[in-house]
Amino acid sequence: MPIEKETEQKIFEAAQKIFQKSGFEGARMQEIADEAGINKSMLHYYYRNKDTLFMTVFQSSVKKIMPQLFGTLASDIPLREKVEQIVEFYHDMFLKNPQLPAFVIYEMNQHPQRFKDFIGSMGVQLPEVFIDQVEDAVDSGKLRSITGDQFFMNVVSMCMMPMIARNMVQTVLQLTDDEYIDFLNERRKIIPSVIFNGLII
Amino acid sequence: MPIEKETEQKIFEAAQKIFQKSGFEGARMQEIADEAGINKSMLHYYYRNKDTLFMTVFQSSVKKIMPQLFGTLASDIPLREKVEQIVEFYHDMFLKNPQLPAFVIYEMNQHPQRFKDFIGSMGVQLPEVFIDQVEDAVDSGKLRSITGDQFFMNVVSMCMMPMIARNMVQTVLQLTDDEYIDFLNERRKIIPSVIFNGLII
DNA sequence: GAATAGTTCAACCATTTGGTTGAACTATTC
DNA sequence: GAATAGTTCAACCAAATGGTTGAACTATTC
Repeated sequence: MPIEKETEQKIFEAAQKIFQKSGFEGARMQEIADEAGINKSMLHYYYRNKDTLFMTVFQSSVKKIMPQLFGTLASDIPLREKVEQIVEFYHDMFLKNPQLPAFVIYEMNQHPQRFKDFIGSMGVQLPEVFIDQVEDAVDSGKLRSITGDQFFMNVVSMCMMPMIARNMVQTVLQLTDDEYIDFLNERRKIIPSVIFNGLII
Repeated sequence: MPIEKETEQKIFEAAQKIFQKSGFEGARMQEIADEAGINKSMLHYYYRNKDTLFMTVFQSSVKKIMPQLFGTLASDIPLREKVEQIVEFYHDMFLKNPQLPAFVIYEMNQHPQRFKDFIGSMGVQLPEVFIDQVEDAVDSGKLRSITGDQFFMNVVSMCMMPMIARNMVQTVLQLTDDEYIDFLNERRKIIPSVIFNGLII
């Protein structure tokens, strides 16, 4: 008898894969069961119903994206390093889990009310340290006038958009899969540079 | 007898609303019929089936996002003006149709193969004029080294990400709906400034 | 090794969903 | 004003889907 992964764990991983691929509405319980290589009623045994299974997967996904981001933002390092760390983190994460950002953002849009409590309860909000850091840099004349919110938005946009809109961008730019990976990796250096220095020499 | 909008048109508009809200899988034919205020079998009379109805809506949506963008990129104006026009265009479009960008990008990710031909057949690709313009600016030392592809990606990212991830961003930044509109409108000036000048003074 | 708790599954069920049908109604044409 | 083509709808249908049940199987406990 081969030592198998726990059934519950197999279900979770299968659900993660199928939900990320098809979204909540598009995912089929049977497909998840097939992917996990078990009977459909197992899904209900371990996770009462589709909603519970989905929420388990979704919450785990959010935890892969958020805490590290806000941890870095709250840390005691210079602004430029924060940006560099965040850019590296998101690009590393994408290589491991390309569908994750699109999944979280789409489902978040579908049921905003449902998740606001959850997100809120995670203590996920822009750290004061970071806001102050941007404010101080602006006040002391080191940065052009900008709010912490907008600064944050710029960094996250430049990182995540190419991951979320991958298929559209890849089609428009006519890149192969490998070329797209290269394209993304180039951005590790481009993003901090554009954010801080802009393009004009 | 009041002069009513054509049934076909009412169906199209209802379908647009429901598909954008719920996605292909989440949308229900009955819901679309209710929204249009007609019987469900009307949907099938005018648009054979769910797929046909969806494709009609989807293609119309793509046409609202793409042609103007690539028209501006291909036009004979300075680079900075192109960026400014694109930023204005997307922010105006968002005010009229907040769900449109997320809809197109999500569905494009769901069925990439299905739409590659369609997108391709629209002649949607990065115009040579634009690529050359960036190249020339780099060669003549006016811009830091960057490709047209990456330049384009930066502009589109900064514009569209806050529209696509609205609910996540709004939750994290704890903004009301009105505040979020203001937040977006501020970006009309911020984006060209960051792209060209960066933040460091 | 019997009793117990935990685990697995085939068969089933109720509901929902996309889609069909045929009759009725309306506007137009001649 | 009869015939025709186009339009609307209530009632139906087959398939798919999330969920349930009860029996059997397995590991653990005493």
